[in-house]
Amino acid sequence: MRKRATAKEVADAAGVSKWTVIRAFTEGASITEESKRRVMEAATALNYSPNLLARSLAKNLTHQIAVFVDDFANPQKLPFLETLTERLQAEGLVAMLININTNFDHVHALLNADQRQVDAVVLFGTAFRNETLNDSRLGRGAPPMFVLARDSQIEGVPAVVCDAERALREIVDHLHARGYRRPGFMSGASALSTALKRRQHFLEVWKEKGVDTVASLSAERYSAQAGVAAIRAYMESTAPADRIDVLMCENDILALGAMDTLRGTYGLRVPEDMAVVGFDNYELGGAFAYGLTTYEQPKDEMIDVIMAMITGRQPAETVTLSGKLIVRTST
Amino acid sequence: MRKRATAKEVADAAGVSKWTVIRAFTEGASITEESKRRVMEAATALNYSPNLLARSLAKNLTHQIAVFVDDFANPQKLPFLETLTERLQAEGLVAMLININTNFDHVHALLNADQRQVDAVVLFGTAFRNETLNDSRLGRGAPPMFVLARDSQIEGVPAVVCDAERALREIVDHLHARGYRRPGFMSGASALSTALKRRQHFLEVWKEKGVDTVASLSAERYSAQAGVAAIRAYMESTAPADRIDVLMCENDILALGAMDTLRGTYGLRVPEDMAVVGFDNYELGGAFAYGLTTYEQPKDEMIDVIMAMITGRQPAETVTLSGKLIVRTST
DNA sequence: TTGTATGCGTTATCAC
DNA sequence: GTGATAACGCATACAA
Repeated sequence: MRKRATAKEVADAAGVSKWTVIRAFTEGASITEESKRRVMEAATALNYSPNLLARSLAKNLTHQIAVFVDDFANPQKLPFLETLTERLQAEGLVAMLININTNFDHVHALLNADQRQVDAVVLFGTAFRNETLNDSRLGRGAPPMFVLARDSQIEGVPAVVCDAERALREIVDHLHARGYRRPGFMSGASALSTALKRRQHFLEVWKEKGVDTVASLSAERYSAQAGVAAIRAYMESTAPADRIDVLMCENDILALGAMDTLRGTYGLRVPEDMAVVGFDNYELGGAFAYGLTTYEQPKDEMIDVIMAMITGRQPAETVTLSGKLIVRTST
Repeated sequence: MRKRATAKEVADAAGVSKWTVIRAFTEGASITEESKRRVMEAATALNYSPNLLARSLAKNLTHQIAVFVDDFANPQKLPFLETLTERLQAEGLVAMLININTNFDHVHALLNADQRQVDAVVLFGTAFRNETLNDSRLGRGAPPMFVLARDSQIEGVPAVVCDAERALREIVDHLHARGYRRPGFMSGASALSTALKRRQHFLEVWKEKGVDTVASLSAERYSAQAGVAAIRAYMESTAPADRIDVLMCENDILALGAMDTLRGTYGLRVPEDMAVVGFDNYELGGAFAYGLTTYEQPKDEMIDVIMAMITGRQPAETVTLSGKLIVRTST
């Protein structure tokens, strides 16, 4: 590996001690202008810059935040990641992107993140059960954790979420006002689905309106293909007369797959034959081809809040924010 | 910050020296079964696990790879990131996701990555000019770099790319065979666009076929909205009789935005009135609503190669791989 | 303001 | 096989 200049070398070149070099690179340290100038000169000549690794070890602060993601099929992850990384970097932090999958589960990821001494862990759209924390390999050695964009379900771990109850109430109110009475709900991967509580609130609000029956569709993942498969299974097993008149999907990418299949494979019109609703407000849902009615999560505010918790400006307590209903032509 | 157990503490508890503890956690170190057992026992009791930060400092190896990304609008980034992180983690590496933007340019990012002692930098879909490396703050202190999914343009920095010449030849051959003769090309953000060379080869191959005129459309970014704006500008400034009969877009997300606008805003049929081609094979392009003809990059192979270079199994030399033409209904 | 000693938790190298 | 010493590069506390 290449050799980098060290504070000691700069010190020798500048004719001072290495501690003076450190001071020159420390904000607000007591050092004379003259010393600083000479140090900086030598530093530039030797192309020196402080070793953040050594600093992290000494200060017990890495300024690294692990971000766990287990679902890369949902394009909505991208704008969240963009804003999150940007905000982290603005605070001098950096994101370690951890892919949670069958070869690298939460226990491995947490153990690894902890060994790397990350300052915090953001569970972005993913989480695990309380028991996972009791895994023998983990002990109590977990860094501060925060759940983003889903419920926590982990004791003592706060979450920053969009208010699902309010969101689903707005959606169902809208659907009911439009005259739909035979709703169906398509959920995605089961683990996440229950945590989002979208289905639960969907059922509740319909019930309040006197509609007790909600058809249940389930996709295996959160991808367009999974949405296609789920709507196919439903259509093949349901007689036309028994079909729902509005389908709510747990997120936009499922909804786009479903809507596409309804029109392309079954020749249905949306919304005349069946209305479709999504969740997330993914850019393409707004395209002419879809005109998907959806619900937008308050991304920027959510990330504001989680940043405030990470940096300690705000207490680590679950925060629920309100989003916005986006009505388009699919309903 | 919480206190973690150290090797010294485990050593005291186990009645050995701290070096024996280290050995117990070192693969293939010479240590007796008995010692190892006692150490492991104490380690479990104290919930000890090695501090990777200290290890990195001592070994001058962080097992961290910085991944630079400057375009989060293209959903195609997601599957690449998924595979890349998965492959990195399989090798014991981890990705530092760096968002390159106006507040955090390449120089800042490189400096930061270098200070954090990353083992390598992957420029994913982004790069900079040779001169950037000569920035005074940088010097020659840059870690090994690799460019993924675009040309390098940086001296000594290898790239792993999809063969643009071959790709565009296949595409134009296909379009020509279908009878199109008035092509247009929509490019995205200029910096990246020239590096991809898609436009260049598009023009060349048409020229070979005797078509010298290719209309030029340019989007400001790689997003559906930018595609919408670009096709609008073209349509508003071009008389119907002068219009192209086929539009090639630099990537799928631009193509989807453009196709959507052609149909929704201008009532054109695709491909009858104007055919559309994209690049990337983004999942939704294959939806019934679009049926976008496109070109698939060999994602897995590209990442295989870049992993081999990062780990040193393969020399750091530019590699060009072939992708696959996907013909659908939009042409 | 500046220099000294010590510590952060590990690894490498050498005696024993 | 095990323990000891030095080193990784910087930070903190204290002395000068």
